[in-house]
Amino acid sequence: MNKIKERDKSKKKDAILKGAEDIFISLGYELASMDKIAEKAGVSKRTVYNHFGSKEKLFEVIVDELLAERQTLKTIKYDSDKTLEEQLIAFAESEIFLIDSPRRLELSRFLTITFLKDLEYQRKTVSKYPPIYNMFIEWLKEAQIDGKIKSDNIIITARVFYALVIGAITWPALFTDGIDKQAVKPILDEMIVVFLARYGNIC
Amino acid sequence: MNKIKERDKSKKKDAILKGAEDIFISLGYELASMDKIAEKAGVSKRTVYNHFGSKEKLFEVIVDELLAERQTLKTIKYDSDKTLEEQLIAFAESEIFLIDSPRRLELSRFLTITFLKDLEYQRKTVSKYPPIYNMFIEWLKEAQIDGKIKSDNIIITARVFYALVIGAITWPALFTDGIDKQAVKPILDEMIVVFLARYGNIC
DNA sequence: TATTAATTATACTGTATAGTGTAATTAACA
DNA sequence: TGTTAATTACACTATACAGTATAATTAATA
Repeated sequence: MNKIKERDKSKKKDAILKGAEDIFISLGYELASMDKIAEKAGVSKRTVYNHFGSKEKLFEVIVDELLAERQTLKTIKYDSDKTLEEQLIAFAESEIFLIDSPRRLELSRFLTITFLKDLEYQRKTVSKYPPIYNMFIEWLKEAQIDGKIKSDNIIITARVFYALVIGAITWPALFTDGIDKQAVKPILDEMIVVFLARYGNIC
Repeated sequence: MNKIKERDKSKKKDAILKGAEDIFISLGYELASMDKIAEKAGVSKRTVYNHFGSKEKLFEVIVDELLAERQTLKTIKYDSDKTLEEQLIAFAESEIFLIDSPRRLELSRFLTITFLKDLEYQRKTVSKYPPIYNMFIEWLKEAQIDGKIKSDNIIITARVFYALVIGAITWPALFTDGIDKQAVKPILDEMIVVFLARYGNIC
């Protein structure tokens, strides 16, 4: 009997979250103002403060939400019936996905800036989510058992793979107007060749 | 006979540049204020405005200066008497140098943030300086002529090398409290092995 | 339809900031 | 030592912003 009368607050709340997301991503924390956010959300400033206590609090909710959204990665399990190439490409593509559309690229830039500005915040926030390459390390172990990969340090091998993907694709994309799928293809293929030249068990 | 009486302005100007550098790097553009800069430089705010017309102008001068300072890279020429390994390490080290001290690491973060926030500004500013890997491309060409490197696409080969260095060393360093020289050594060595496994002309 | 919680409009406080105006002060030079 | 350009102290304008107070309004429920 605690609930007496309650209007549906979620509509306004969602509008605020959406508006704040837009404003924060496009302007950054400092240049974003609560007035602009309220206007973008089509809501009074007072309502913004009623839902989220402060600018800082709202920002944290947004970042948390964006990270959770990004983190919905599909699991990739080692499959001896598939070629190494196609499985490695699947891992690479889940990284490429993060910079694949203008919106996601913008988001990647925003998160990069946010975390570079406050490393403590980065550690605190990101530690909630399992790093992507934990899954890759598992994959490597199984591929090694299956005799398809040779490596005496799985951790470093995983790091090499992600270095190739991030260094050759993610990082350049952050500083340009998105990636050209067509142009990425040969580079991605070459990454796989480089990786397998060292760790593929061919000889 | 144009010069009548002129006090030495360079002392104050240098102090302002030094103070502004500190403030901009540690607080970022938005949170840096002209009052803080003036105080840090031990100079009146009016003097700051007399030397540099506006906050934006001052910022641009600082960024320009920092980039020029970073850009004093020693030339590395192909030398058939040296091993490929040691020459590749020399290229890698010139990248590692940029994140090698707390100060330079902080600077790298600052420049990364600055450029991610304004890609147009990045293009305009960075185009003044020759990219590091132009030199590496020349090196690759000569190594190939010398029969030590095999590659049918020098551009992609260069990109692979810098992907390895940036992806495995620079990028992780930006998000941690600097690099441990000791810990980087085995990773760097492995990068070279990976690179040569694909492009070294051994077989 | 009456009730009531959510929302709005509006005005406000307090603070920070970029940039300016100006008269007084300082320090180098002749 | 007198001249003069550089510098300072200080007051000021205009603007933007985070956050609050409150009375009026809206809309869902009972």
